[in-house]
Amino acid sequence: MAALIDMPAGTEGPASSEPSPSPGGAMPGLGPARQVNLRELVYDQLKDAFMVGYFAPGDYLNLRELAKRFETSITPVREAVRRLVAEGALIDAPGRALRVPPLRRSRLIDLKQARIGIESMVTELAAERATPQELDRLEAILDEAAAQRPKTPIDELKSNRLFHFTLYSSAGSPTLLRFIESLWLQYGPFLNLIHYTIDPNIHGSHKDHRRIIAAARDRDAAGAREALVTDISRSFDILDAYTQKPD
Amino acid sequence: MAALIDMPAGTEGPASSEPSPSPGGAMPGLGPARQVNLRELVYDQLKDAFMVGYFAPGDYLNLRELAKRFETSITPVREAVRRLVAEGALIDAPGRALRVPPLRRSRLIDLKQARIGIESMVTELAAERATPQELDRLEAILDEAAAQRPKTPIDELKSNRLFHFTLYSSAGSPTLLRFIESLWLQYGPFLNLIHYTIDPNIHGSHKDHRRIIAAARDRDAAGAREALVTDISRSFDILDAYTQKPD
DNA sequence: GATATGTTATTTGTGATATCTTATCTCGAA
DNA sequence: TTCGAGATAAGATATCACAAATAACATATC
Repeated sequence: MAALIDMPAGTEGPASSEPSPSPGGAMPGLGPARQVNLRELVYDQLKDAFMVGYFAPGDYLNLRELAKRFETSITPVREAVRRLVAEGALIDAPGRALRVPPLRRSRLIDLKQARIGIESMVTELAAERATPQELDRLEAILDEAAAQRPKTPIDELKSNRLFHFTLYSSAGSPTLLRFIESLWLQYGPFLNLIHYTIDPNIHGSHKDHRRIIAAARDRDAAGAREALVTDISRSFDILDAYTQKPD
Repeated sequence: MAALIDMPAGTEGPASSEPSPSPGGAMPGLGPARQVNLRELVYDQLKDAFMVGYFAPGDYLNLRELAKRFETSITPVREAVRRLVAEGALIDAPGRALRVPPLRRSRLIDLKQARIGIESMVTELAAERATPQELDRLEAILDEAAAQRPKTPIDELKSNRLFHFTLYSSAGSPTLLRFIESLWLQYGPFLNLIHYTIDPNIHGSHKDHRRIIAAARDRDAAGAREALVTDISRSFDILDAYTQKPD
């Protein structure tokens, strides 16, 4: 297994985003200080690693090694990993091994079909339901991404992800949103193959995103869907060049 | 938590379906004796329990109690339960509790929408791709169910499930199939509410199933989709009467 | 001498158990 | 009636023990 990008565990305490109380003050705006557990911490970091293509298709994972990295026992790692298996991001390979699903063309096609099917459905819902404020927010995300400089491929990935999931949130379907998360998680390792590749189609992607917003403002669900399908198809076309082997 | 229907663990040994070798003989037809683990055993039983509506919305689960029932330590139970959480069949409730998602109308609507969206998509694929043999198999499942007597509500559920998943398998999309499994798992607890209710619409359901097969034989994807939507809508209509409380 | 085969050592996931932390409940004092 | 300390219960984590798989090594056979 390759070295992780950055998964230092244990540095961020629980409830680290809580504002510190003003001693003697009126203790303004304190929220619930919910406790997060190691399982979630480990899972979140692994999820992020998958989403940015840190792992490559076919990679093997090792519980004890991960536990060492996260500086926990293997128990939380095991549970995080089992969850990833449940979500399809990892598979149980022969010999009790844990493996990132290897690259197979049939799988790529299946994922593409599923992404188009579900995400276009959710995009239609979002186009019908998104409030003007939500659409403004989407616009702002694109503006911000366009202004960002210098922009790494990871930055590109992250703002792309932010745009899509903000859009999908407007559809108001937690169930479908969960499935889309799973799809992106499964899609992540393919990104590893095209990392550091300057993507000449990025600008087309931006145009598709603008088209989605414009269509949504017109409540043109079909138009939004069409733009999204174009967007997704583009990202798979790039991968297609890398998957010559049949099956 | 209510008493489980039947989850005796530990009675079936691994590789129990293997034929015993003839000593001194030619050792005919030995297959791989792969080992299943407790986690999967526990998960499978819990999944079945969910699918037949054994648990009710809002039920609380207890790891130690489950472990006692399955006659294992809590470790396999914990992992099986975590998987169910990942699949949306259980949620983490306040106070570290594990809970079957309580009945909320908004959730029912969301699930219905997701089921119709995904299952109709997969039905179209199946209608386009199913081989004549697969369609015959579907027909046989319906015939067998019709002949079965006496038929309990559980029998009804199981043959219904068999029909649908056999159909969906013909679509050839493991990714979408997984999502449908998750949807049925989430849907299961609602069945608990209508158990022992004689469902007057069952016969309509059979008609829809026949219509799906007929449409598939004609490669009429739209027709198959339509019949499926009718089928799913029917099952949710029954639940609708039970969910008067808003949100 | 090369290859096949049995044996041992090591790795790694799985399962069981002990301990820890936290949430909830209970009961008594103010 | 309210509040809080202690008790209790339950999930979370760490650790230990185990079994299966693989690899490394040795031995036998041709």
